[in-house]
Amino acid sequence: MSLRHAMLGLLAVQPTTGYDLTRKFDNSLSNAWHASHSQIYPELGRLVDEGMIEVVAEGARNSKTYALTDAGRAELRRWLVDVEPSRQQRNESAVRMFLAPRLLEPADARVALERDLRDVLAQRATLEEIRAAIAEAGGSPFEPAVDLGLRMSPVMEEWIRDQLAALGDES
Amino acid sequence: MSLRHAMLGLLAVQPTTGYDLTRKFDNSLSNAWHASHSQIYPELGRLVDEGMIEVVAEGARNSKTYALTDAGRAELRRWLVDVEPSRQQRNESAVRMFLAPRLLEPADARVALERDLRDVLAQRATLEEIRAAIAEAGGSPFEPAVDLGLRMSPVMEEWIRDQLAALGDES
DNA sequence: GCCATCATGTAATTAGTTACATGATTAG
DNA sequence: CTAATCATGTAACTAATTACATGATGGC
Repeated sequence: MSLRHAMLGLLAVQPTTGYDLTRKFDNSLSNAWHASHSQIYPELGRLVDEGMIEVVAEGARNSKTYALTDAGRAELRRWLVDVEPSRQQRNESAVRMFLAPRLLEPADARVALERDLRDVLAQRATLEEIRAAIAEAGGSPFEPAVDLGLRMSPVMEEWIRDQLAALGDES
Repeated sequence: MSLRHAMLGLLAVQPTTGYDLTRKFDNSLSNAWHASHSQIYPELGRLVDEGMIEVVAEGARNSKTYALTDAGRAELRRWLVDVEPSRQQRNESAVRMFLAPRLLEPADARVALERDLRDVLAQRATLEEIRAAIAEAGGSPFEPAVDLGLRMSPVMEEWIRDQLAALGDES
């Protein structure tokens, strides 16, 4: 269950509301883990019940700011240091990128790969915006996650371009 | 639901048993999607019910070989060409790799990152073995998925080494 | 006053994991 | 003859998605 530990990690960096957690999963953490608000709010409730986090402030619009407790910090450290990581991943884009050139006629494959390429470039642009925003705000501990995504992006781009080139050779 | 389309994709390349599908998810497809046999067998049943695949041979040890039907091929093409891809991904290693250097004391962070590094190198070795086995067997359509993983691996390695170097600077 | 966005939640369904269970075949 | 691997399945549980639902605040 990485959701819980990703949440603990985000809250360890800085006390945050459920709403802001949701945005962080969508922005700086988008390369690593996806989670929607309907998963985040119930998990916040469970973490409170288990004493891992607590409400440290209530603000406008019924917002609640959560922070780690000592138990939460201990659990997070335990997970990072003691637990064997699982290498499993799920990446729908990768499935598509590898099936399209194998299975489709060249014309269809080109359509699919060009869309994948646009996607990769769009995502890179998004990450660069996020990085710029972070830099303007004086840097933040989330920058490295964005950086990792930005390093992966050219590899994906090159891979897709190679597949497109191989299609061209066949026609 | 990418599981279903990944399975259709694998069966489109070559008729296969449930057991062999499971191994392909563990080997050539390990960078893209994870699925265990307890998910694969029920899904095979559903795909048969829906007319997407059919049993084309029964072999030793009660094994059943499945192949795509025309409906299955159409569904696969539809998914690859017409459906907007979802960029969501879940990668536990990435979560750990980005939290460890931000949140742990340098000594703990070094332990966690060095384990991540060993993992990356071990996975690369596995992928290289798979690629060698495929090459020996005269090539296969699954080689590109392995190739994509092998291209990503050095980026991960460099990222971890940079994090370790940054830790060193602080101490 | 109203629209966009902030902000939080729940219900129903589907996807995925872990554990249990069993039998066939082959190599040594 | 027995241990490893091939091969398939189900049951109970947990995680995640999709859809529904509601209210607060600020800017125009």
